Amino acid sequence: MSDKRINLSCAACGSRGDSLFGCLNHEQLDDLEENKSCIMYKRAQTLFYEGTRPMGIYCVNAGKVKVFKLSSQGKEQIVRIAKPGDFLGYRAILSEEFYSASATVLEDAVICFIPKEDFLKMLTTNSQFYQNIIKKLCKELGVMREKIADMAQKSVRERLAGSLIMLKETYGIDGNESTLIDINLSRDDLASIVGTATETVIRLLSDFKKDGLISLEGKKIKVLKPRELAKEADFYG
Amino acid sequence: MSDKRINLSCAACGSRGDSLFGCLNHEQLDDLEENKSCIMYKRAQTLFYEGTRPMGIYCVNAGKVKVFKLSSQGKEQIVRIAKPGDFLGYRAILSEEFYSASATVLEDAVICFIPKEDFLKMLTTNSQFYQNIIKKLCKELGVMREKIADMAQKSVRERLAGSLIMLKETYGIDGNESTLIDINLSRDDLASIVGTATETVIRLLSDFKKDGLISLEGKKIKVLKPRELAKEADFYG
DNA sequence: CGAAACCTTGATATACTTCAAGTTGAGTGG
DNA sequence: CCACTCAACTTGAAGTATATCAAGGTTTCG
Repeated sequence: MSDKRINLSCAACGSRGDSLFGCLNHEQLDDLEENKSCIMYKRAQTLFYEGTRPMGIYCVNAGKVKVFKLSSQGKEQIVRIAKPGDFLGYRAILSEEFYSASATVLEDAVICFIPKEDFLKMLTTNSQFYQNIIKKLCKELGVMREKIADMAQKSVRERLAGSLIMLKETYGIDGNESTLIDINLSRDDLASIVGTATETVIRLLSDFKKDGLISLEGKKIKVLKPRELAKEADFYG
Repeated sequence: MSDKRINLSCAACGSRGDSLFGCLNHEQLDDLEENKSCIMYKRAQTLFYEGTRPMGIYCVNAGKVKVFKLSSQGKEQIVRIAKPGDFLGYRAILSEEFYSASATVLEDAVICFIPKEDFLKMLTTNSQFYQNIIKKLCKELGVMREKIADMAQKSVRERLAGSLIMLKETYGIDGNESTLIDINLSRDDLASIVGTATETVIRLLSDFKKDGLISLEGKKIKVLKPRELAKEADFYG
């Protein structure tokens, strides 16, 4: 593990700007450095497991991480995908609970770990930080509600279309007349974002392709007609 | 509306103890009184509508309120049921968004309204209050994740069993060898908690009844065998 | 008392899951 | 660098849980 350790200063971190740490001053950033450790992770490595005790927060500098819960039959349900600038594990710290989900690296990543105590100290010394976190939590809660309603009321087809739109917004790389969804997701992963069986995802993707809404480049997906895809997702009604 | 106005002091409020306001001192409670208004609501009255701008927070003193989102086809999805001591609308205030859901009274209620400004002032003057809110938000987020995973991975039968257990925990009145779920929920409401069709709820309830897990007293439900019901909900795996 | 809202049961339709088998692709070691 | 292997992907066929539609019964409330 020690060879995977690298040095990264928060002050110079390109991901800090739009992160929760955006409001910290020099002194506070220095405090963070003290006990921080930055580590490189390969795809498929797991940061933490559901049900274990959180020791600190993870700060994604590079790469992508899936956050998921396991059902009793061992099926994954992805609840979130973290990208550079995102934090992992602060929910469990702040609610003083065990992790409610597991986190596994999707694409090779650089992730910093900040011990619980340092993170909590930051809270008491910076009220702007408090506000940032509360706002973030409230927004996330709104998104979760949306998701619950979608799960209950939309068909798998609509949810898949919606997930593709969402992935496009976040990971899309615009090209000629199309947008590549640039994230290393297996069909299994996609199925567990949508909440369905892998085979169903594959069948629906080939439907969308047949209708000219998307194209498939290897396992990656290109969105050709975002507006029509959004219509499939029932974004209008 | 003016005849429905009543006087209630926060200091003497029986619901305050376990609420977010539990940590406020006398002075702060007095501040709250100033612009507070307490109103009686009848069943089916709506407190606020999804998509509108929040003007303050609602504090439930008595009664029950359902919080729900509407699909494009006008179908309800209940995301939460608020009971005495619960707050409504603070999520939208804190995230500075419009309401993400609507709130309608299920059982005749007494609800106090506190203007946004007073609520926010409370935040800046009491850091314990901050902590309470953050903790509450984080716990709620954990519950929401659980719900999303359930929606994706469990059958309607399992979800209904789970919802009955949950309702029993919160609204149960213990009797001889059984627990009455004491809340005025229509079959429609129950269906929109579970996320299914009304007819399906009715059929599954009669299944559970046939199996001796529950009994039906009018539209109210008595739980006879909570452990077996929990097994139906796949709480063990 | 009458109308409206709610509840219940039955019959039918279908979206989705599951199981099975074959194909492709990525990574590894000889 | 090729071949081997295992995992991921894909297609097909069959089964099922649940939605939808329809119609009759019951409660509630003005």
